[in-house]
Amino acid sequence: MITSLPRLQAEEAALPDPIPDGSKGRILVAALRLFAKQGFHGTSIRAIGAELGLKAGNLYLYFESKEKLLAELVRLGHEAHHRRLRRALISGSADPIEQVKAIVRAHVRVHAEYPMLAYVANYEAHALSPELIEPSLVLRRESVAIFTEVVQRGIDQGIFHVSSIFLATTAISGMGMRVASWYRPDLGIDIAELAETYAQFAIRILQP
Amino acid sequence: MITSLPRLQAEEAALPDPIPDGSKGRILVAALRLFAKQGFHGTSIRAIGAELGLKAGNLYLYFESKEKLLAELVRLGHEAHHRRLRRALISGSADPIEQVKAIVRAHVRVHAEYPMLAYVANYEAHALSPELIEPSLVLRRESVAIFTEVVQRGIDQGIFHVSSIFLATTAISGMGMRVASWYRPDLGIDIAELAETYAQFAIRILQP
DNA sequence: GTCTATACACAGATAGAC
DNA sequence: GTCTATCTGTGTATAGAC
Repeated sequence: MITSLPRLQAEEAALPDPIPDGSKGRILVAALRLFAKQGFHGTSIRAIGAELGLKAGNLYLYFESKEKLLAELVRLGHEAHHRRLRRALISGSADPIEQVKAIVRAHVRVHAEYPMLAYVANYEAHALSPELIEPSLVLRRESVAIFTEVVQRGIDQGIFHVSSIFLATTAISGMGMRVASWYRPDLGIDIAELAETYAQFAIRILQP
Repeated sequence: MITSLPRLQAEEAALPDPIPDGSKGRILVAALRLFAKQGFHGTSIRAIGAELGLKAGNLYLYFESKEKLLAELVRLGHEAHHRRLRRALISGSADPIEQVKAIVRAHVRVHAEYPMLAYVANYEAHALSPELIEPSLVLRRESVAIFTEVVQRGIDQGIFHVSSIFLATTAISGMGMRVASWYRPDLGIDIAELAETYAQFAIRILQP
């Protein structure tokens, strides 16, 4: 019997390479796990230190504030997401169907491989001041634009048919984002197959 | 230029009828808005009171703790969701296609009409103790079962074709849940049309 | 019903010893 | 590098006056 409603199922805090060396990297990983499971405001500096056997004060040798620590995680998350989308776009074909599939695969993969990072980047960024969130917003706007433009090309070529490009892209990106909440390795679901299935769903939505 | 990454776009805190009379109802609405925008741990009792021109201590005349206040909101959210799904199921036809459409419409509608309530029910419930979350978990398990069974019937009848019923239902429910994050009335999107569009997307996913 | 006052715990952050 | 100690603010919650 489940007796709680966790924000996400993942248990392991994963960061994309290269993880900063030494204590800084270890602090990032510990903070990521706690921020993802309990939220930024629900996590104390003391709790992060305790995960590493450190007292609270030590963390200030590596991060000047708790908020800067969160900002770095949010930035890493948005960078990883944007990098994957970019790579999917440039390595693919000119066919809108293949482009959408490549982008959705990348979108889903990053949410399954780094669920905690995706979760924190998406749902804890609200705790950041405008200056600290701005670099991530730039990446986010571009990621949204990538999705939209690829779908638009398919529409222009008469390959896709949707009543609203906005509703289609929110649906497609939304189902991928949700993966961060439910994915866990022990479900026995291969990430490549998951990504392929969701890419197929996206095409079905766009090309009835 | 956007300078923050809000958890959701909605500005108004809406609760389904009947909203409790008097101060209790007003406290619920104020807490809902703040919990949705800033999170449970990011919201103080003082801040909730300030929204209503009340001092912190007054709230304890209506709720015995901040956690019980959250618990009531989470329960109201799960009840509204479950009630809508149930109603959609019993009022529909026996055709799996019509059943899925009815359930997805209801699912999407409740996320668009009560985005803050849906958001808090889904993403802040982790802050509740096992005893306080349990009533909502019962409803949640049943809502998941409704989705799954309706899709399964369509598969059994040879109407739907998906490689994994789990991946299909997570995709369909996930795109609906995401609506709570982006929907706002001034987008000019009619909720009925939104629900209809997403219901169509669900069918496209299930019936290629 | 609403206030002031307050108890008590814990938060983020800093200073300086070892 | 890690510690103890501490500053200062804020948190939840309660008691009792008006």
